Amino acid sequence: MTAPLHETRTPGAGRALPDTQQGMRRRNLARVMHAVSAEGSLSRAAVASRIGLTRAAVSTLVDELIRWGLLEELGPERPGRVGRPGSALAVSGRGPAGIGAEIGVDHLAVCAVDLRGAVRARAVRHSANRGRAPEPVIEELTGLIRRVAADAEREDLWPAGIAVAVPGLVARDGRTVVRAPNLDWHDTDLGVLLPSGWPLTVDNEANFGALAELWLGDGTPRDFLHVSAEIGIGAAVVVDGGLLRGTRGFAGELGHIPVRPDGPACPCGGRGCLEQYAGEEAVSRAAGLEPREDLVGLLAERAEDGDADVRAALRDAGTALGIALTGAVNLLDPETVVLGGALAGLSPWLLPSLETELAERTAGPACPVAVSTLGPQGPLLGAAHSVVRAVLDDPAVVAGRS
Amino acid sequence: MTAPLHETRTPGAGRALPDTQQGMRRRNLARVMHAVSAEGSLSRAAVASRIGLTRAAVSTLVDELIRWGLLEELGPERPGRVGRPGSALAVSGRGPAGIGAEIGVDHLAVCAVDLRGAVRARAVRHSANRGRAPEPVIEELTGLIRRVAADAEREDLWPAGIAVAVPGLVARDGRTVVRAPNLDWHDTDLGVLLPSGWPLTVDNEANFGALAELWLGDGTPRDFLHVSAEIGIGAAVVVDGGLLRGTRGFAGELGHIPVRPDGPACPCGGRGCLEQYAGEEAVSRAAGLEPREDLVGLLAERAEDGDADVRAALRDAGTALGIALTGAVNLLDPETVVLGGALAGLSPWLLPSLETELAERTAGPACPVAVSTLGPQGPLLGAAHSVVRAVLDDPAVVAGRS
DNA sequence: GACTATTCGTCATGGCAGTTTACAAATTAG
DNA sequence: CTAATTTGTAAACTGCCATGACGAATAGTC
Repeated sequence: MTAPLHETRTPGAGRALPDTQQGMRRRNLARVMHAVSAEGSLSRAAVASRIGLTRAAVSTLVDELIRWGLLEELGPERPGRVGRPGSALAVSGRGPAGIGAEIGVDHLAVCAVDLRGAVRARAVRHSANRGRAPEPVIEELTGLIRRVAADAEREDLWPAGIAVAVPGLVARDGRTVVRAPNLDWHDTDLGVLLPSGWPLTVDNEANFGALAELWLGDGTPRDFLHVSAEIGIGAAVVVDGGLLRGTRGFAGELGHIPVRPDGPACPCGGRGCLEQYAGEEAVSRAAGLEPREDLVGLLAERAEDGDADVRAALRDAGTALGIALTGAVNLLDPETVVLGGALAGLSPWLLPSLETELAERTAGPACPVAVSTLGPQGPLLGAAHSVVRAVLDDPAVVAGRS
Repeated sequence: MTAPLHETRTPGAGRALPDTQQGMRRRNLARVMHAVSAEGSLSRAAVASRIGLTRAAVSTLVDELIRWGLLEELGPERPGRVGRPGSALAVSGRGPAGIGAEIGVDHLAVCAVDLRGAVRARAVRHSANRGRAPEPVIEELTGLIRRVAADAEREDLWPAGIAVAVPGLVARDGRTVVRAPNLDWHDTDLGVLLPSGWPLTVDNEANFGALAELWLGDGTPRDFLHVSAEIGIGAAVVVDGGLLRGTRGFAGELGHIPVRPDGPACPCGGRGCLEQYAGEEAVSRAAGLEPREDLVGLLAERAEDGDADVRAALRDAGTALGIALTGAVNLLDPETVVLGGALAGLSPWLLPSLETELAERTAGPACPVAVSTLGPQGPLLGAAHSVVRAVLDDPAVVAGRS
């Protein structure tokens, strides 16, 4: 019961799953869930026309989903048009829930999201995790998880899985933290430390932030680049509505794109990496500040107050980001670039130089840059929603449960 | 009958195709074709175990495919093991064929590939196309296509579609050449110029070259970056066995990744783009040569002879490529980087500095760099094979024909 | 050489999934 | 009040794959 929740897209040709009638049924159950979930409330007939099946077929699918407690009947729709009004269906607000957890440098957070996408329980705790060993951190996090799970259960929800966002690189097994520089964790298998019994996924906070943007953002396209600098500068690449993870799961390492090939040496071995210009440490040094806990908040405050050094530091960081993003945009041709995480709060001072750089270096119309509306809570929401999406993607797996 | 041949991967959730029994049948027919095609020759029982269906189901699928002329029975297999020997099945060498065409700066080429992947007819013609208007070029190409099609028909093959590789950017409609600097074509819709009646796809030669590498390369992974400098420096990104095209179809524009942000101005509007260091013009100037027709051949020859200037020029180009690829590798985490097209022939002098640069700028083990074995004929083969793949991907579309 | 074990291809049967067709129920338009 | 329209459901139908059994063809064994 500890399988990876979110599988990558099915291979187009190679060794594919057998295509049997049961698989067909499962996919159609998922289509019904997605259709209802996307619209909030839909009649059987509307679902049928939306997913291309007949009303009769949808009826049997819906019956099953109602029996499983995943859909519920809201009663007759308000009849706006001629004809018998349909019976509104909605995703159930009880039953399976997604537990999202976040390990930050100075905090831990957990929340529970129901199938409708609503946050139903949450817990946040300040916690100085920089350089702390994994075991006590996970122990503390487990306490929060159990509390949130208990709160959720009081609302007729049961956890369908846990997804944990961490500030570091995660292997493709979805459990092992390969490298988290700000925590000083290396090759740590969180699967053995976290409570078992629930399906578990661990992923980079940038990835979860991007998924949140994809699923919850207003008008976010299916192809975009999500940049989020928490400590290092991470990015997530979303292609056709799915995350691009890379062979080892390390895709999106924007922070080590060369910006000035002869620039200052970087711990990664290179010279002039983006992180040397736009990383937290570089920016704080350029701004004449000591690195401290809520540096981003301080930077925003000082910039707001008109501190010239801080503004110059952010402007230069924006320029460096623009150079690196020019390369990324040339390579990927995304529909937009989204600034998320801590960068969202600093965007007023980063954006001008960033956009200038991007526009000047692009032949045609430049790729638009948007600012995330979710900001710093993206990763936590994305994590919780990833569990919910897994249920919507294959409702049959939770059929047995209440 | 002029639909895009190669559709992008099916959306994971959004607006998906209905999942009906006919669709299931079609997918299973495709699975059988792919299984047989991948192994060259396979018995019904082997196919069944490979794709996860029962022998009985495979039998009916195979019967149908044989009736359509897409598979043929080779007779009993050589019995190596105990038990009744199976009856070997193979993809038919007659029936549908893929027509690939290539528009180069100084040549035109067309070939026909049967379902087995064998080249069955071809035609090449030297042709100075630089700056020539589209109409006469396409007219000339159409002549070659008709000749190859006639040759193919004499071998019991009929064209199932045409795929054209062009040295430029192609819109996502798969017909319009947005920009081909070396031909000086802009926004040219080849769909109206090429012979109608056959399904048509137009794509960048770098993309087709990458697909050829993917389908025909020996041990090529499903995630890689294919770099091919013909005139500009293009790249194709292959993710999970599929091309990453980008929103507008412009993905892979490696040539305009900033290498030195304050470097020489580039026509694209930027400064210090890769093309300013590793492009054909830049390299020829650095090597002290005049740009001429077969510049690549000349460069290789001189380098072979030990010309110091040429070798230095290529070494510097390799360094610039290494810097740009460091960014790309950080962003995409591919399994390998493949040097294709003209770069393959120059690799002995490019690779050392390229790999050094890549290794020094990478923290862990550097991404391996391979050299394409297909070299300059990749795009043409990839184009023809893309048509063949389309037939294997959905055999039902050619059911009616002989 | 006969016998057994094994594997292959096929056939008949059955279960399952969505479609087709028909119909009652519920609403709007006239 | 009647006609038109739309919804949801039930019954019959078609299509697809699974199951189980069988003959056919091979290798190994006595």
